[in-house]
Amino acid sequence: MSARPYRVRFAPSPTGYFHVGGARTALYNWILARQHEGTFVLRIEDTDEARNKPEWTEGIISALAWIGVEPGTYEGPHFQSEYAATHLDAARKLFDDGNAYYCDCTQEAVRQRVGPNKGYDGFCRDRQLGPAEGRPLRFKVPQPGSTTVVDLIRGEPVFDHDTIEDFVLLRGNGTVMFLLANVVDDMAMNISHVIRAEEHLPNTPKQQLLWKALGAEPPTWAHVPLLVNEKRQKLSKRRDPVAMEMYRDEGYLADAMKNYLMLLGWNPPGDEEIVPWSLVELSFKLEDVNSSPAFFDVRKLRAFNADYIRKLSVDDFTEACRPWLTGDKAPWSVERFDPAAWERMAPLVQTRVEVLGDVPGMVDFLFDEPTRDDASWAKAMAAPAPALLDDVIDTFEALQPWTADALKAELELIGTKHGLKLGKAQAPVRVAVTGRSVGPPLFEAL
RNA sequence: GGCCCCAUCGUCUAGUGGCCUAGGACACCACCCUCUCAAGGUGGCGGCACGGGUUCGAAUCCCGUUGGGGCUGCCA
Repeated sequence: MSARPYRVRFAPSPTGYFHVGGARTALYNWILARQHEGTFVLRIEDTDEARNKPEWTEGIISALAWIGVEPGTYEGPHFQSEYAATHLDAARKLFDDGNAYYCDCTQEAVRQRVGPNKGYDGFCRDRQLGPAEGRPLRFKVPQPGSTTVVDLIRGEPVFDHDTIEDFVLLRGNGTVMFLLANVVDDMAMNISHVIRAEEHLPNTPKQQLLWKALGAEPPTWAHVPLLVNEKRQKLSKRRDPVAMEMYRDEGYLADAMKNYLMLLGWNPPGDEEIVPWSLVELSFKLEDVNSSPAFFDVRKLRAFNADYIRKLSVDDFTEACRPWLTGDKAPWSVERFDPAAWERMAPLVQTRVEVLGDVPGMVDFLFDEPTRDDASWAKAMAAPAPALLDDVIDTFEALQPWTADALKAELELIGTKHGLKLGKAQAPVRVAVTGRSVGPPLFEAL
C-alpha cells in the first residue's frame, strides 16, 4: 500500500460523450480523494488529434459538475498533450538505460516469423539499433520473470513475462504511445492510486514494469468491474445508451443517477438502497467493491428516479420541471403555458412520472390541443357515451361552483342515470378532454 | 489461439465456515385502496452453474469442468 499522499486521477478521453461507466469511476475517485483529504485530478487524454475538440472537454466538465464534481473543487483539467516533452524524455531514459530498443521489423516480417496469433518475438532486442525514421522504440520486457499486480479489488494476479511482448513505446514517426504517456503522466502528477475499469487490467503489468524501469514505485491499483449490457458485453457507445448527457436530457435527476451508479458493484450498509449521498461518502470502501461485472439496468434506474422525484418537495419538483415546460423542450407554444394551472397539477403529476421528460405528455391537454389516442377514443365513445357526454356538457356548463368535488358529484349522478358507475362514466369524459384513457385525476384536471 | 478476470433469484446485491429453511431492492403476478393511471399497503413467484475434495459442518476454502467477459494495435 502506498504511503504517498492520496492523489487520484480521472482520465477520460474526450470522445464527445460522457460514459456512465466513466461516471462511476469518477465518483469512486472523487469519494476516495475526499475521504483521505487527498487530491482529485482531472486529466484529459487528448493525445489523439481526432479526439481533441474543446467542446468535448467542456462536455466532460459539465457532466462531472452535474454529478456533483464541480470545477474548482478538483485539480485540473490537465491535458496529456502538455506532457509531450516529458514523454519523450522518459523514452530516451528507457533507451539509455538499456530498457528499450529500436526495431526495424516490418509488421509483415513479424507475422511471418511468429504466425497470426502471437505478439512481437523480440527479434531486434540485441541488435543495438539506433533511432531512425520509421523505427519504433520497444520496451525490453525482463526475461525471464513475472510481475505481480497488487490490486485492491482483484487480489494479486500474476503475469508471466513470457506472455508479455516487447510492446511499442514510441511509434516509427516518433510519437508516444498511450501506455507510456499514461505512466509518465501519472508519475509526473504523483498519482498514488489508479482506479479504473477492469479492461485495463491486462495492461497493468506493462505499466508497472514501466514505473519500475523509470525508477519509481508503482501506485496502488484498483480495477473496478465493467458495466455490461443485457448480453453481458462491455457497454459500448454504438449499441448501448451510455451517455450521461442523454440521461440528463431525458430528465433523470443527478442524485438518482449517482445513487444508482454507486449500487453497481457496491452497496451501502443497512437494508436501504436509496440512501443520502452523505452516507455513500462516509461508508464507501474500495475493498468492498465486487469483482463481477454489473448489468446497467435502465428499468431500475427509472424506478430510482421515480422515487427521487416523489421525494422532492412540490416546489422543487415544479422548479425541476421548468426546462421541459417553458424551455426549448416544451411541446407547446410557450405563450399558451399557464403557470397557475401547472402549479395546481404539479403534485398530481409528481407521483405519475419516472423521468422529468414524461411531464409534458401528462399535462399537454392544458396548453395545447390534446393529441387523440384513437384506440382509446374508439373504446370510450361506444354507447351510451355520446348521450352521457351531452348530459355532462349541459350540466357542467351550468355548474356552480366549479370544483373537483362538485364535478365528481355531478358526474356520479349522470352516470347513475345512464346505468354506469363512476369508474365507467369517467372514461368518455377523460378521453374527450385529454385525448387519452390514462392520466392525472380527472376532476382536478377539469 | 495465448494471457487475465468473473460466476448467489430474470437483474443489482447481502452473505467472509455454523445465525441460511439463503435476506433485501428492481422487474413480474395477485389482492387491498381507488374516478382512469399512478402512488401507498399486503402477499406471492424466483437463486448459491456443475463435479470432486477439505471439514463434525460449505453459498462461503481448494482443485477441476462448464459458461460468460476483457485484453491481445506503430488506437486511446
